[in-house]
Amino acid sequence: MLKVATWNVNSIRTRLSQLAEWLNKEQPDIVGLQELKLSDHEFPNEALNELGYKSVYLGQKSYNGVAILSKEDPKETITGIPGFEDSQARVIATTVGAVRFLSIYAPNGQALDSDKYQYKLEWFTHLKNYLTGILIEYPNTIVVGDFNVAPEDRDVHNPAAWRDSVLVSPAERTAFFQLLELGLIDTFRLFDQAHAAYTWWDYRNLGFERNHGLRIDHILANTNLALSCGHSWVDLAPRKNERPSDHAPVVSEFYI
DNA sequence: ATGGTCGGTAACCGA
Repeated sequence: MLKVATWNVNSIRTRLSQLAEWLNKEQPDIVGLQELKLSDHEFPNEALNELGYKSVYLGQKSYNGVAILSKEDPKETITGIPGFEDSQARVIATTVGAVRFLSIYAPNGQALDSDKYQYKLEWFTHLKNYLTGILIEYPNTIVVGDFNVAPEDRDVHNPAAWRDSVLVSPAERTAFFQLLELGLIDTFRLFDQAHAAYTWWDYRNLGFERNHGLRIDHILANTNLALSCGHSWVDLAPRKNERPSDHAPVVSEFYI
């Protein structure tokens, strides 16, 4: 059994005790983290080692930042998207056992008329090209993270209100589905799920209490590996903590 | 702090 997870922690410094508690309880084998919001030299490597996890990470002061934690030693780590110069820390890849594993943090995009939205779409094009090669090279690939895209209207609490806004716009959804067309599967949707299952809720306006959320954090697996996926779920418990991240973890289990 | 709440930063920006 291989248990993998993704969690946008929204500052690993602020969330470290919650992360530690969650790792101890859930014991995932591999975890992708996003929005570390600190520099590499501030990463809590020792604290995670004491919890039984090796780490690889690409930090950035204040913004972004991605990591992969694993019980087994990670090997052949690559940070960023090769060939794409980007000052923002959004992609890390490593090999754990037989699996090539990526933790990604897609740009938010801010608004459809923003330069950041154009950057988001360009970033997805570079990610797609990068993943094309990875899926040829590695027989087992898992791509997790905060994609900042709710793929379908059922992934949005109020599709009419969100229509044509960032995170749900047609161009963003097309960019997401182009990743799936490479041969990746959204493992969460392999299984029956509760109605209104989301992974992110705005801190404002009692978003979580009202379940005004979006499903924007995903665990994708290549087709062959997805055949061995036994279950996938959103773990709501950490979102109920005091001072929570605005995202909940997503977990998938593979029988390999 | 041009709505609401957080995070990091120390300028309000980003989400």
